[in-house]
Amino acid sequence: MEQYPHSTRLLVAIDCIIFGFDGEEIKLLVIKRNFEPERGKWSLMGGFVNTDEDLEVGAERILFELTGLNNVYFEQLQTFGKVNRDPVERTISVVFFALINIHNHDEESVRAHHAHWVSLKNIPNLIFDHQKMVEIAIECLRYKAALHPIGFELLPEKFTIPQLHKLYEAIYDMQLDRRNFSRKILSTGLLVDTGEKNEQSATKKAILYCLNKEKYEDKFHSFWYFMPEPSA
Amino acid sequence: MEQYPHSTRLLVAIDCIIFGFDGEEIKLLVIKRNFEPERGKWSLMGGFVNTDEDLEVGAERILFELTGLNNVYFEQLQTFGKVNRDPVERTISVVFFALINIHNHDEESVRAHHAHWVSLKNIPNLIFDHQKMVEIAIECLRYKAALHPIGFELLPEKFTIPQLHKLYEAIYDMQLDRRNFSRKILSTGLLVDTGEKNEQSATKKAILYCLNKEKYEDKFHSFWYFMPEPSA
DNA sequence: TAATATTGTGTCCAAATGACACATTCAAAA
DNA sequence: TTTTGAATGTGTCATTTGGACACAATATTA
Repeated sequence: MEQYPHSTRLLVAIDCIIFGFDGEEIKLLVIKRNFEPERGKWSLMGGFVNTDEDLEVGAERILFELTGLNNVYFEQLQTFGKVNRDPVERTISVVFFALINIHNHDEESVRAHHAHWVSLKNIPNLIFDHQKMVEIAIECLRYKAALHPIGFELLPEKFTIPQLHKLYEAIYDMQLDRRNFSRKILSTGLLVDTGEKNEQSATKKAILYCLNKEKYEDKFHSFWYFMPEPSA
Repeated sequence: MEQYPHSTRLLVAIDCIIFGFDGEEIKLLVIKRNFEPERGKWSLMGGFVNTDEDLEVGAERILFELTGLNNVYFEQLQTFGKVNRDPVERTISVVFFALINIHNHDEESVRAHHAHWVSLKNIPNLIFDHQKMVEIAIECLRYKAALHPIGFELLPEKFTIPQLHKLYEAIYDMQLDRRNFSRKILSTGLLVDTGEKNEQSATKKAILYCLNKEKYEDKFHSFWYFMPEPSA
């Protein structure tokens, strides 16, 4: 089967960065490795690419294995290929990052993998170059969330503006004026008032919104700031 | 040496998307393959990753091989891994995109590789999934150029505002008001008047600017639009 | 009923943006 | 030498957006 004879074949892995939002802060799902090398240490969820499997399919498989979820938002982040990143054997790692609703995952399989949600402000030491991967993923999340409405992937289908506000404050780790934020979000036309209110609240109940699917699709790929809007 | 016994090793290639700007439009550097498969067809410049070589080093090697240039701006774009993307044998391709000053490359080695600069509006059929790679690279260029001052990588060290203006019009394939553009660019403080003028011009000679290196480094990573500037 | 925390909406002013006009500079034609 | 035309530099003006901040409405609990 080897038809490019003079080239070396390498191990190709997939690692997944999984973000969730618990209402207060962004969390990262990490596992405790139960295999060598580095057994017992913290790590990202990963696996090797199967021979007959596209990269994205592999990522879906691995995401499903840990969270029990299909159809979650994910995208390719970057590929890590330093020669000695895996001390056992040279391994290229294609890294994906996923955004999930933290309350939807399958607790069973999370327990089975000894996985834990950790705060971004308190990430344990991770094996290999996984620390760097997470750093880059956070940067990417901030980057994309500023330009595209991906934040919603971290919230339940119905959500309030205060929830959204806390989410963005968590993503950027900074305070955002509540009133200006509200005005800006509403002006996008992405939010639809469901007529319901958040009954959980102990004080004034906030309006529950859902996404305007159409505008969401539209805006997803065109959220420029530098270039003038393609108005006409 | 194979210490993860049950996993398959795959070929890992690197492909390079090389953009240049000829003063009128953005061009892509493609080669005519002189090896099988698909000999004689148009393709991106690429190669296989060497066993002892980081991905970025491999990209630099391949960029140098074709252009004779070192220290050019490049970054990882994405990794393509569809099972059948290479009909000969499954090959993962890590794609990089580079921005170079079109007048600086080594004409010798470009000729030796049967390489040509083609207009983005007239890209020939490319092998495998290279077409898709280019599409994504153009999107990425537009994305990044809107947020970070990377356009300058395509221009000579000294350049005029009209040149810059034409560059951005070319990147986005749209008309931009000359006067508003000028105001906006100048307001960034990135441009330094060299005191010289463009002697080439047949009409009024435009001021030659160069980059303010310090501000360039600063602004490079912080060009947000959604989030308020970290003012204090 | 009052106190408290949270949520929704608005105002104000400064800064940025899009649309557009005019004066200046240079080479080549008249 | 003067005129012409194309390209360049700078400015104006009305509108929109953005940041800072105030106040009223809602719901629970004391």
